[in-house]
Amino acid sequence: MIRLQDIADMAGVSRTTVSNVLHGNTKRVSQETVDRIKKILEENEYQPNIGSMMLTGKGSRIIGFVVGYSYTHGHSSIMDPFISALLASVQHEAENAGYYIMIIGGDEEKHIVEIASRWNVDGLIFIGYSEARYRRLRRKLNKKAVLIDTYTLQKEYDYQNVGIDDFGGGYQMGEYLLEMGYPEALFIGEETRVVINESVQKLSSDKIFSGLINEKRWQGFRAAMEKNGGFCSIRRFITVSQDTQTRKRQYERILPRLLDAGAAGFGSDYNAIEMINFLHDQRIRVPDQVSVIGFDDCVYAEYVRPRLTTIHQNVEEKGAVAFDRLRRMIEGETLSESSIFAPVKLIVRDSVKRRVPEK
Amino acid sequence: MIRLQDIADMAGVSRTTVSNVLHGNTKRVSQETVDRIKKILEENEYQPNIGSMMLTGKGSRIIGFVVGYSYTHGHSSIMDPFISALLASVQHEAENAGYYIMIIGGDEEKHIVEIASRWNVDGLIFIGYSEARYRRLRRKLNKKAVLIDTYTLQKEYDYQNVGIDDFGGGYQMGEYLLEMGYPEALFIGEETRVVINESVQKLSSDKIFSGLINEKRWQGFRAAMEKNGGFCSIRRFITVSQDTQTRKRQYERILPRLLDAGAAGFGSDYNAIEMINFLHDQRIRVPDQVSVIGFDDCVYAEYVRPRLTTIHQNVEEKGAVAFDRLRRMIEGETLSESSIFAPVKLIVRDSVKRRVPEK
DNA sequence: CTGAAAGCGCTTACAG
DNA sequence: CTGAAAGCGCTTACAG
Repeated sequence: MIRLQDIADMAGVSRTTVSNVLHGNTKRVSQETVDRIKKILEENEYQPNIGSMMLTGKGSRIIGFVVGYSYTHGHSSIMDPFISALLASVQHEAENAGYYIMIIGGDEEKHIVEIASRWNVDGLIFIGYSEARYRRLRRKLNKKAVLIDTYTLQKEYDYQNVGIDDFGGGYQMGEYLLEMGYPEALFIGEETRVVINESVQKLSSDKIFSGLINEKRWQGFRAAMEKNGGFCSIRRFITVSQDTQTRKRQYERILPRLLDAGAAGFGSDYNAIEMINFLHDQRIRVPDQVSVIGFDDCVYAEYVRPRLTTIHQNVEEKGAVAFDRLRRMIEGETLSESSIFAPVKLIVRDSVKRRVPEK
Repeated sequence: MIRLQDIADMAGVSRTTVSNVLHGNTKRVSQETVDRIKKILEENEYQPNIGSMMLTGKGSRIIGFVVGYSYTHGHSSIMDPFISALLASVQHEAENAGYYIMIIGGDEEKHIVEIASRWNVDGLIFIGYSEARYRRLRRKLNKKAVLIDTYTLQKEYDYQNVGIDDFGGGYQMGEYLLEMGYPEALFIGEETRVVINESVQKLSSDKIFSGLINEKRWQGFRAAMEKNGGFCSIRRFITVSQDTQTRKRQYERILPRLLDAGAAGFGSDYNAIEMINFLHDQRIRVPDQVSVIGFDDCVYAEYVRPRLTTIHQNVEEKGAVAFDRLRRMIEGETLSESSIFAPVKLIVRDSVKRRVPEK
């Protein structure tokens, strides 16, 4: 490993001078020296020792990737295709920009604060965090941050939100179902509860992550259903449990209504596919008897039969945008908007079928 | 952040003494002092500054998680359910043991060496690495390492292999198909080529990762097929391309043989499910016309219809074992075996049906 | 325009 | 049994 001293020796100057050109304090160094040193730096692909960087408070080039709940749909959240796709994208971008990703299991706030300060991370990416939860953390933690899919109420310039147009997605979903002949379609979303240690209660007053997202999607859905003077009762918004067993029982209970309505939009592809499977097991044909539409367009949407009609969001780009904004904040830029919402679009596949009017 | 000096002040001793009890150089310190210091250390939850640790060469508590190929089945490998499950498990264990996971995109060897030495990682976990590739890396890199699913020919005690009983899994697969009435069943595996920069060729002489694994699985499959004096031609081992389009065309070409044989075992759940979908699109019913059996029992095996009969491996445990062994090596233990192979077992679901003898 | 020196938080050989 | 001091690789206020 080549040190600052080595570079200084080669250039015949002191460490100070090399360090100065390294940090752009170049006004006090002759142009000639600057050029010479820069050349040597490049030739030797000089990389400062990380331990030293951390010790001198110059950052660490570590980005903490914080996952706000350990389990989704009963599996570790890193296995969630949405989160792993995001991680893959962020990791890819970070690597190209000379940053490094450290995964932080984010269930205990104390834990996150500890890791972030111990490692002196340059910034954090939060996924699945409510704003309230983040703000609580924020008090103890002074770091640049990007929240993914968290609706923020207050504008702040040291953190950012990167999300998608959930309302618009819900609207497209509703509009499409309406057009395909399902003015009574249901909207089914899974609740998200963040479990911190023993207590779920503590969070009950928070606007919960996915809860809020499904809320927005439902609002869009509803707006579309009502656009031609129709009425869409709140009773058509069904929240199902996070627990797989309970959820299955809920599906059973919903079934008659679903058959009646003929179609349902879902808050996620996961639940949509789960419903397709459930119906399959009940010998109910999708889309002949029931039409289903998902949300997210995860990898598996094309991988099931019937192929899932769904609202597409570009996860890869989301990860790239999140990282890019974080990097710019770390490097001292002041970003103009505090939130960005990427557009989404309907992808028509095979899980929705035009309703044939009954005779 | 509380420093060594602070602890020393509280205890009324020098940093040296605190450091000595911290590292167990306790013979030269009075028992009384040791106890007092330990108590203070605990009360204050003292954690050494990482920058300092790195600078003094005492390790970093970073484990590099190296993924040997950037893409599997056309997606970033972090999105592969097998790899993300592994990552989730390793991350979980590491966090509990006070280690931290840094993801390293492992396509360029130079890159890995650079990151590993720059961060002074304590150890590395390699997934999807051929032994030859690893050994090449090894020359430039003196780190403890665990290889996952890499068959090693030479015994060495500074790295370990954690794998599963691929042969046994193939055997169970073959045995089951035989018993269900398919003595002519095919075995279909996807080739794995690791692309480093431009050149695929360079690696052609290596025993490629998944190639070797499928080889073992096939050997088990074949052994089962031949157990009662039967004959299983090598022609029944079909290798399909890594490219999705090409693979689809290959499926089309294989189709007549498959219908004839009535069943196929696959090297992975991914390909098995893909085939089920392919058959579905051809209006061929699984398992009525063709039986299919997968390998790995990934999350989606239960999530498709028909539910996939497959060979189960415990990925979570694999991750835990891999981390545990690495940790023990890092902490100076000498492990007795250089490889361990976890058992696998057949999980019967709905994708294989007993063949009805023709009349 | 350039460099000597102090300091970041830790470890360790060595002196007392 | 305990501590002063040098050193790891870097940065930065300051002196020249």
